[in-house]
Amino acid sequence: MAVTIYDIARRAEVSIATVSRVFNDSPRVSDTTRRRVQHVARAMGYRPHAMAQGLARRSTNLIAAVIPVLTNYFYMEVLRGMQDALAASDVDLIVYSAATPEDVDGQLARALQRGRSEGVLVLSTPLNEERYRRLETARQAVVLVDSDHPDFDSILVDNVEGGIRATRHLIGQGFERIAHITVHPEPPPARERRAGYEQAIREAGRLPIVASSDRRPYGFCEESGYEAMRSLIARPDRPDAVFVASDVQALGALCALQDAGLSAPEDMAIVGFDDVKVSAYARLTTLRQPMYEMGTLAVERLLLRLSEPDLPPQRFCFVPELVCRASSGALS
Amino acid sequence: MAVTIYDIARRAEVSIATVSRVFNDSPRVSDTTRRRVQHVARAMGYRPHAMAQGLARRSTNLIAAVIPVLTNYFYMEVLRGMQDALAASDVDLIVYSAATPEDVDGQLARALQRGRSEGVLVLSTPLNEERYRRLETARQAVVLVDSDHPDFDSILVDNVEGGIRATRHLIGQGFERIAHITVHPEPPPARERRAGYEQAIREAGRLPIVASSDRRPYGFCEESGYEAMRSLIARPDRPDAVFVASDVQALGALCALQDAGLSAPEDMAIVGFDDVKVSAYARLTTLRQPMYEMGTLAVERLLLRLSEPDLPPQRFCFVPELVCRASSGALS
DNA sequence: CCGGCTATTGTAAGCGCTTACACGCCCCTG
DNA sequence: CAGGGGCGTGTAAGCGCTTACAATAGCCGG
Repeated sequence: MAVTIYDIARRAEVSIATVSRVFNDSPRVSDTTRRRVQHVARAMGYRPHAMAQGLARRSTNLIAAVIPVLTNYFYMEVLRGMQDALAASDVDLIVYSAATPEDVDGQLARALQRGRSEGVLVLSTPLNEERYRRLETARQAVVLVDSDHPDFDSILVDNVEGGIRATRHLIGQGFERIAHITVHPEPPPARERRAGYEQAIREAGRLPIVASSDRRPYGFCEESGYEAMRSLIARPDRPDAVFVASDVQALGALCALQDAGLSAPEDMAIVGFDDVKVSAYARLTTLRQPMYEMGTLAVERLLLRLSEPDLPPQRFCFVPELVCRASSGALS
Repeated sequence: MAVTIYDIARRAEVSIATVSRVFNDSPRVSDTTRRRVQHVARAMGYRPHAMAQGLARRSTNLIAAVIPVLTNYFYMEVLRGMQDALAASDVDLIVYSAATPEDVDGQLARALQRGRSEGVLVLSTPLNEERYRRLETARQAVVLVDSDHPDFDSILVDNVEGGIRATRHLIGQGFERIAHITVHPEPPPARERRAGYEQAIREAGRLPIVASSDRRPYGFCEESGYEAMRSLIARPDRPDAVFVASDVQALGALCALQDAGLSAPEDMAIVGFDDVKVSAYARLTTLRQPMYEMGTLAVERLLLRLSEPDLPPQRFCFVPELVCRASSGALS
């Protein structure tokens, strides 16, 4: 059996209350006693029992993150931000990751059902009625990342604006037929990016050209970009530039170009979205989402909400920034 | 306040013991009572209090994973395997990720100190004396991934064999001056891969050429591969092939080649190590580590060890497999 | 020298749950 | 018809910790 405060109390010849006070930094302990207890505790290798503390304090010091498709670089980076924001606090993070977007409900249920955590970070999960109710009744603090809802704190990126900027950049570079590659099951962020694209294209008096590839369950992947690009290449009126809904797709698209004996930006310029790490090495022009910052902000907000539950829900919106690289012809 | 078994007991007119039995699937409850309790519980939205359960059962149903450099694709994939292996059980996973390799000790301490988890998965963390003692005294089940120690379960890849295979492949492709790119703070896996390279090179009666780039704190990154490749390119006796210690470095190396107006495999063939997702799209020949499987196995082993603590420590070793792509000239 | 104040410590009542044990009750056997 | 054995249920004692409250001791001024 592990060492408990009873063991320490006995050895240090004090009561368990005093031992507890020492570990809770209560001022109501004399210095000599404090030192004695600390000494004994160290000698015995005492480690507070998190469950017992949680029960007595009525707080678990645990939060959860529900993440779809863990291997997407975007989530990793967000997760890294979360972890770093948590480093200073003594709150730990349970990660629930869905194998597929459909599984997200299972993981959400799991995270909430357990009743382990006091708060939950929900990533890229648009709230339908059922999810909303689930979150509402769970009585946990909630922060939404990459999706939003008026009743919860939300942290997002202005995808429409991103789409506009990407498209305007290509227009400004002098490209004529600018296409867009989206994903087939089209989640809100993709829809918004497309909306931005279409708006900018129309403003320029042109017609949108949209391609995608049905890639269930999860479209933000290399394969999907590869296939969509192939379909664009095959068109009689082949575009000379394309704005792709995400960097990983753009990487697949670049690969498709190469396989077709074409290259970017000469034969087709490419702009992605996300700015994942490898994009710099693929020379991919893209719109940077502050993934890491979104993660830290999400955690900070959640921690704040834990201490002040009555905070009105707030919406934090980052604006994605254009990162110019060779793939759009911006740099020779 | 949340609903407790007392509330349910009162409403269902039974004792708390019976309520508890219902939720623990004890056979010693009559069907009618069981149904009544379940009905009441559902109506009241009861959710067992994980901390209280943990305390009473003396088990937390939590395990921890200590991960250095979360954003490395390798860990992502391992983590995904872990999550999937956990999906069926009702054990949850706390993730502690280090911002830098040095920080790993802090996270390890944190994971063990908390005393929340009953077991810990330690990734890519060679055990020195201090870490060993820490793990030993923590009385937690331990599984090491990508490092090993005779006293703990270990899951690894035969890096030496991987290095040999990579090198022999390049030799078999007919390349003459085959170099190796390693990382500067050289962790055991990198050392082993280099050892495999050197062994295969010597067997072929040639001299090793090793390059690296000091990239603290963490060498497995694009930058490090980029810089090392530049140094190779600059050599008077420029190699015609290179085995790179990891895929991400290899991607950086490919980029350096390109920037120098060279290309793979014509000017220099490249073989990586890992087989991360984008490698397929970079046409990178590599040695595949079964990352996902390593993750699932690690969790399975940890869960097994939780139920049978006296299992002798075991060492699981995968053999990396060559995946041929264009970068080594294997496919035109 | 006493009442009262402060500083320190102890006592004990939870936190919400599990579970050993006890208790009735019913049915069966001898 | 007594005694034994199941079965279903209740009682109560923890699990290891926090914390309100009580208690004690030492100190002060009056």
